Amino acid sequence: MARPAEPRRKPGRPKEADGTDLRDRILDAAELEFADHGYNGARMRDIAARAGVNPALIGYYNGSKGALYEQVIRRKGAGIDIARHANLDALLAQSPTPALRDIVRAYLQPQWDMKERGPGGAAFVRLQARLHSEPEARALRLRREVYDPAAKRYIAALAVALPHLTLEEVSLRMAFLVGTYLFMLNDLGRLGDLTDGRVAEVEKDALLDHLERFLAAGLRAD
Amino acid sequence: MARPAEPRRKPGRPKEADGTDLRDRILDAAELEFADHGYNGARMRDIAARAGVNPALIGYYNGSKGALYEQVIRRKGAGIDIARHANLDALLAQSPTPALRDIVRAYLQPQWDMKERGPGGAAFVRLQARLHSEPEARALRLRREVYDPAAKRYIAALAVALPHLTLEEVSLRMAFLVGTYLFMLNDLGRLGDLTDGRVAEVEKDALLDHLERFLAAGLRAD
DNA sequence: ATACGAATTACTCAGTTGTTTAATTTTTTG
DNA sequence: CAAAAAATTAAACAACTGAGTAATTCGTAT
Repeated sequence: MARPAEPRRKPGRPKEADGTDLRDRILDAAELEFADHGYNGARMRDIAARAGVNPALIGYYNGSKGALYEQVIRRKGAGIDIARHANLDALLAQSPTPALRDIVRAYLQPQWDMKERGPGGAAFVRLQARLHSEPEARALRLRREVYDPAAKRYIAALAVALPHLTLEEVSLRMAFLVGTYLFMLNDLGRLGDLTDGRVAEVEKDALLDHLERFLAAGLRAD
Repeated sequence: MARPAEPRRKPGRPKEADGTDLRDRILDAAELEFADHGYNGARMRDIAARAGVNPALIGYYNGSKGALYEQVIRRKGAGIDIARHANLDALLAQSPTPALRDIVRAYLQPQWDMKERGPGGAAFVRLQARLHSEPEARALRLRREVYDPAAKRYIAALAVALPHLTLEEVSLRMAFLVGTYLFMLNDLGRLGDLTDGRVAEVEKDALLDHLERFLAAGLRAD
């Protein structure tokens, strides 16, 4: 009965001998479950089962389902946001007018790295794609909070590299860019269907290269 | 008790005096509900309430929730597929080697028209965006069934217009195209967030024009 | 050891889900 | 008009949902 009203999130020391905090293990499991079934399709019991944990422990460590979802999104979303800011900073440090292609790469690279970083990273990419097609209020708020700040800086950088476009046009094309890479990252495994497996042959590094060429040319159009 | 085991879908004549078949009214309501909340988030009771009918009538006319979902997707998906085929046929009738921009327009136009055709059309566009980010087996199968046939024809047409690209590259860029327009159609209303409302000022016709220029340039890249 | 608080468990709870049933009304048919 | 079929309704079903509770175990500092 002595459970704290707001169960403490980070107790004095890690509770697990192997160093994996139970709270993080639950977040990992939730990430997979949310990615596979979406917010509404995910079951708290299944998340607990994936984490190998008693269902009540989710509430104990991570709060309600909604709170759990937000933690999952913010955890890796923040990493992507930081990397994007850092990449752009590095670019602007070299030159006040970076090349278009470099700006595009700076924005895409963090997502790409995450996708390569094991099944958890791939799951988060799928989760993001879902997040961007859900009109619910929570998804909308999270998107704005996590992704908009970096996006605005990149729009400004693109506007410098594309002086023939108005700011409205640059903003619009930035949205095109986001749609393209999200769709591709999410759909990569299934792209083969449309092409009878031909795309699968292309190597992953070459794939990012293709995407960058496509986007750079599109951004530069007219 | 004399209800048919397989309730007949289209009885002799329309049951409603005003001509609106009850089965279609349920499909309309389901379309809105699925678009707003996704498959898992949609509630059969809410669909019934939207249609103004008894919940049991959904099962009577349209079967289970899964069957209802497939009917919603197929109903308008088939229309888009037909329009895309017809547009491409018309183009190829004029010239065996249509201009790139015309191919792009032929593919996008049906979606655009649907979006403009009232709230039901806009809802279906949102529904499609969701369909393309759901990894569940049903969504995957529906996507292939409804959208792949036309896409394959357009890939072939694009390959002719882009002789400097391999077929694998054309297939990949076609996937980029799909991602871009789906994301934009779905996100249009919310695009303003990213741009402080600047995009909203752009008129809708001009928007399709921008998208076509972006995509045509991207497809032509290198 | 013992006492104390945190960690974990099994269990319960009220509400909701999709679906079905049996009864009733409406429509069509003979 | 009467009988049969179809359409519609209210109610109930069993399964599942997220969340909460009280009890128990565990680790540690006294």
